[in-house]
Amino acid sequence: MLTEERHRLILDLLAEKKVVKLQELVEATSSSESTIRRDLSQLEKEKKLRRVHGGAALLHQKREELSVLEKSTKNMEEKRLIAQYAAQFVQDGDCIYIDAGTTTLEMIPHIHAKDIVVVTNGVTHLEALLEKDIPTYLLGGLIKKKTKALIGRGALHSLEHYSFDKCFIGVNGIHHDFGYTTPDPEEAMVKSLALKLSRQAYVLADHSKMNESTFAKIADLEAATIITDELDDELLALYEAKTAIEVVKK
Amino acid sequence: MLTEERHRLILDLLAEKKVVKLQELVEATSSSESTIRRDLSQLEKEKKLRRVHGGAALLHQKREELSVLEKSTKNMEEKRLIAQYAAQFVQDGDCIYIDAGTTTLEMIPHIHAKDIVVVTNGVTHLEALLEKDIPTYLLGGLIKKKTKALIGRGALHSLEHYSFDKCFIGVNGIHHDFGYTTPDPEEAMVKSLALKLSRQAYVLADHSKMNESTFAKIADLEAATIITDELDDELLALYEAKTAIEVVKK
DNA sequence: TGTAAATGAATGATTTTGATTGATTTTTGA
DNA sequence: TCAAAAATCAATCAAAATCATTCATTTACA
Repeated sequence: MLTEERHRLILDLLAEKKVVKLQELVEATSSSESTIRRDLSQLEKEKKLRRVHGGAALLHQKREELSVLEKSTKNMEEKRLIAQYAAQFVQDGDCIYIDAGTTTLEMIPHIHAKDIVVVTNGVTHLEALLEKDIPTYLLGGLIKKKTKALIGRGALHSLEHYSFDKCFIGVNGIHHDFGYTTPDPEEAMVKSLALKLSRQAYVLADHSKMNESTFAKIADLEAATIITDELDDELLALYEAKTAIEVVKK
Repeated sequence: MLTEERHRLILDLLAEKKVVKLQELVEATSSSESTIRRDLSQLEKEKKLRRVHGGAALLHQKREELSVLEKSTKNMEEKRLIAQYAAQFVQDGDCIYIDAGTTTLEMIPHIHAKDIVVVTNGVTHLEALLEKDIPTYLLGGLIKKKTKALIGRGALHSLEHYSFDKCFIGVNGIHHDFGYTTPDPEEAMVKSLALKLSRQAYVLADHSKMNESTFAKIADLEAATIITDELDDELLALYEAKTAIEVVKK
């Protein structure tokens, strides 16, 4: 039996069973233990499978790639400062939209306004919001597994029934020419619509997002006030020509 | 049996039952007590489960000691049985609605159908659904703090955009004259609309709900198939005259 | 035919396993 | 409530299974 044949057979068996014993493979291929071991070593090096004691297993997806938990350790302090600053803009009686994301999530504990109503597409925000006894509306729609954000047609439909005093949006890129951007077009549409439905809009982004642009455009710079944590004077002037910008001092 | 296989099996069993006894695992895997203990130690270190005296439990489960293992499983046993039975009705390719509530939540780990899509108004269901990689849509609307269910105008609006092969509804009362009832009128409206939008409807309720009625009516008995855990023959005949009823055997 | 690659058997090292021990925790029953 | 009994536990150890490595032999192919 050819090496390539064996490799194919091994991977097929693995795909079917998720775990295979070395002895099973010896039988299935009528080759020696040594050969199978060599095969497994090679296939492991090629990242086609994962060796385990006694055989091999599928290399199942490394759970949460950049899940909320992992992300939350990144630039956390800056994000907290930005969030705290943004929370000031919420005033008594406001009806606001809070976008899904780690920065906007940080806002919630810092909101002290009374009698507000919050609408959000971030399932992760719920716990913090209910903890503070804030009446909360969730958008409908498809749940994005990685970020637990609500997106898609359903989210847009739900949004259409509301309008807001203020909205707070997280973005992945702020760029003088390309405006506000985020990687997922579905999310971009939700953010974009929320902006349109708000009397006043705020975009939250730490300095790593400045002068960056990603795939899907949300809106032009003019559409919102930027809140960020750090910006040299040259860039500040550039952006100030287009829209209001708040730089949080450390 | 390979270590990998055992670990998978242990976690699967745990996901279904929430608590497992060490002896059950010994039987299920046909390995020795020592081996299972080692497995549990390792899985605990990996934060995949929590060891309790006599076995293991899910992580996010409330802190309750071994007594949980005996008693809590007893209290929840009926609901779990009903849920497990109901989960059988979900078939490959189905698009289903799962109502908020503890009994319906129990269904999720027992669903084995492929390529299904789930719509729900229960925020608590999300974790279990995403864990199983089931594409999930959430209704919009107001969050009810106590139960984390989505209700109100927004929820009804969201629902209108869907239709289902099957729906699984929890109720607080089933009564020959008053039909299906639940205490909160807002929730009743959501349940009622979900029923109307389904080709086939199932109502899940343990025996304590039989012959009871509460404030808000959801629908007449005819509107759904009842799944319950215990019913004397006299009552069974009474209900069978009106609708299909499945009694789960212990 | 000659050469390089692949194979299989043998070696000793490493890992996993199940049984046993005595310690600890929980349950039982007075 | 308490103490004895039962169940469960962690730790240890030897046997079994699996491992990486080496080396002689076979196979593939120019």
